[in-house]
Amino acid sequence: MPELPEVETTRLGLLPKVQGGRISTVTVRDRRLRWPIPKNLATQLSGTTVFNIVRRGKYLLWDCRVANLPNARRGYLLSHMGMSGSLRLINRADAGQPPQKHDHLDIGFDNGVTVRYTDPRRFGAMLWIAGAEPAHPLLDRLGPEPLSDDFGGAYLHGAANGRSLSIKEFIMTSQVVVGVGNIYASEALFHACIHPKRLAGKVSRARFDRLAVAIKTTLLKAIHAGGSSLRDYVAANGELGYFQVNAFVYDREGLPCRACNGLIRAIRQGQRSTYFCPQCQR
DNA sequence: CGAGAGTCCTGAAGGC
DNA sequence: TGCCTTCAGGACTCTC
Repeated sequence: MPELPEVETTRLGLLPKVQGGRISTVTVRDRRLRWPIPKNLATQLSGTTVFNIVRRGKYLLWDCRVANLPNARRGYLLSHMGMSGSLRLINRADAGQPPQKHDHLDIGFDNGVTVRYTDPRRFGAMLWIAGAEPAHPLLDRLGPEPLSDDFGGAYLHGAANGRSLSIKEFIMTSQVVVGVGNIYASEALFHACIHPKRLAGKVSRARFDRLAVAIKTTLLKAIHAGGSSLRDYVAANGELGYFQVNAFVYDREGLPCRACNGLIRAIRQGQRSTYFCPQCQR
């Protein structure tokens, strides 16, 4: 279940192995993802060199060019891992093994590296953006990156003006800020001591300052935890990240709060589970 | 425009 | 043991 830290960890794990690499083979086994994998994806990718992979929210943009010339063929692979997707490196030996049920896409490089996309629930995406600019409707209305300097209490306070949805749903809206999923939303609100049902438009500037810091800190901690297990990620299964991070509230209904010993509660907000400490969060 | 519900999908977990 | 139902998740898309 990749959230922003898992996507960033994936990017950091892939980049050293594929940057500068030339794509030689693209194997599509099942086009059915969130949107179908375009029929021309293999043709477009084949023969290109991956110059870079950048992250925007939970999307990865693979900068693919045939040559470093102004008018050379160029485009971007736009990938998203949905909730059950993983991109992982497999070696030559494993690439020869029969693919598993949900191994939908392989990208093979000249240097022997293969990147395999696996996604049991098929909520992910693999799309092609032609041209020199990574422009796509899916990216048009995204809010700021939570780890950028653009993102802080002042921004959140302004964006929340007049909004009547809950603070938890507010920070999970990608037009407000990208990359804050269900788990980290609960965790960040706990660290900022804000009750998840409080209305976004009624949260004070001072509390938004604390919330912005909590979001940044929570995400950075998870990225660092993921980074520490990059070796495992490269080696095998691609599962890492917040599983190794001790949650303070998420999935801890009925367990004692790590701060006050009170009991963690679970509620539903917008068809999503929310966990919080009624004593610590007001 | 905003808010809220519906939707895609599979596998795990729980009930009987 | 083996159905059946429910739930989980990201985030787009539809309805009001």
